[in-house]
Amino acid sequence: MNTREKIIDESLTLFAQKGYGDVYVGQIADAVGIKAPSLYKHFKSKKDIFDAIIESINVRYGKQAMSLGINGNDKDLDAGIYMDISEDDLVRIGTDLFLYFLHDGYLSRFRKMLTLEQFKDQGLADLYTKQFYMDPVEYQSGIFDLLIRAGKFRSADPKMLAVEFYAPIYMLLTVCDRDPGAEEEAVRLIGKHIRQFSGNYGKAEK
Amino acid sequence: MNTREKIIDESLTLFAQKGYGDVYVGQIADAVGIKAPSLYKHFKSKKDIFDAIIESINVRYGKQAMSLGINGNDKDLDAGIYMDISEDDLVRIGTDLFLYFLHDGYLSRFRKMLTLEQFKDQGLADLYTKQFYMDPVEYQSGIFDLLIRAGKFRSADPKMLAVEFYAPIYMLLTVCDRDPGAEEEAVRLIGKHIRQFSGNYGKAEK
DNA sequence: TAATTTGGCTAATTACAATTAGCCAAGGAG
DNA sequence: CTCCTTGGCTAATTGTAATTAGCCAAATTA
Repeated sequence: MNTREKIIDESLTLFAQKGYGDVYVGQIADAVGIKAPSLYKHFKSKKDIFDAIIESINVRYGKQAMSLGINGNDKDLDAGIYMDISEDDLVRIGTDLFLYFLHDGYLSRFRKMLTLEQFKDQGLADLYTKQFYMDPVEYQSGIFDLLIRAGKFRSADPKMLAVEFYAPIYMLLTVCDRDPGAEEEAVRLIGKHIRQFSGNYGKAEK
Repeated sequence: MNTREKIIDESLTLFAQKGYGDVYVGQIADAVGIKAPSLYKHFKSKKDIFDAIIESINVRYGKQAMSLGINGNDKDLDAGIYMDISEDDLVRIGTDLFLYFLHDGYLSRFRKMLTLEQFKDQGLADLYTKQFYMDPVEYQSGIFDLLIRAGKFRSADPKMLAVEFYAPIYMLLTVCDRDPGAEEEAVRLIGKHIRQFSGNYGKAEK
């Protein structure tokens, strides 16, 4: 990790904790291990560092669903995976996804930072909504739509199903962001939720 | 509304938009219609204004569930209301509650402000979690518990039910906070969600 | 190897925001 | 009617944070 990357990384950590306005360039410099003026050899202003962080999300974007064994971007491709999945597998996938979102160093800091900056300008608000509402709900809507068509799921509005499935996971994520101690209980609730969801909407042979 | 109250009111508006750190006492003074130094006749510091806002939540607290015809604090008292309620009534109550949370001038500003400050100190994090997670979920758990015991609801973990019921409402609330244009779709989804929920867990005669 | 770029530093500079000092007018209380 | 409190004002003051200036050494390149 070169200095520029280190600056981005440490800034993200600080912005996630205190918010952009309450972080001083001196603190960033301290964290990186250089003096404040040296920052300006890499970025032309504090705002410029912030913008670089925002830009970096696009780089990582798409890698998110990764190691969990799903594609995350191509519903048609992923649908096959869910077509004949067991309830236990579903719980495992949901829980892993939750824990990944919660603990991934980059993603969790990014989420917190965006949380703190979301009302500062509409672009950031839109980014937050896209990342943590639109994209997940759209993705899952597609999956549920296919499962319904395939007769694996009871008939229902796929988007509503996606909201019902995802909202508890999202809400508990924000709870754990504020209080890491709530994680155990959150995992328990998510497990129960997914089993219940699967029982409510999945058809018999599951 | 006297000057002190006006200061609190305008500060809340500004803090909700920009966050504490990005609001200057001069801006508060402008909004109130006085000069910055005059603020110090009413509060001993900027932080003091913030603290006064936080304190004011306790004053309003308890009035929240108000006009909606439910008590909001005493589950046993409210449970009777839900005991023989129709699905349509449930949708109406849920939607009204959502719209009240979304549009109430004080509550929505307070929620946004707390959103922006939640990671600054653990006390604020706890307050947020209490207000927007613990209290609603606990209240609804109590209701569902009673409905299950009364045989009106299928047997299930009441807390999980509460999370499943409340999480979509909470999530859509945060979406609408960022994008008021999403309200119509949110109301639609919440209506469908509540009907579905009622169908999933409510017993026949409903 | 000489020239140039890179990235660090210290020491200003600039800007501005929070707060204090001290003055003053209005209005209620004795 | 005078005193005193209240709440406003203008003009400092203080503190601090972002940024710029200008120096320098190491590394890179021609």
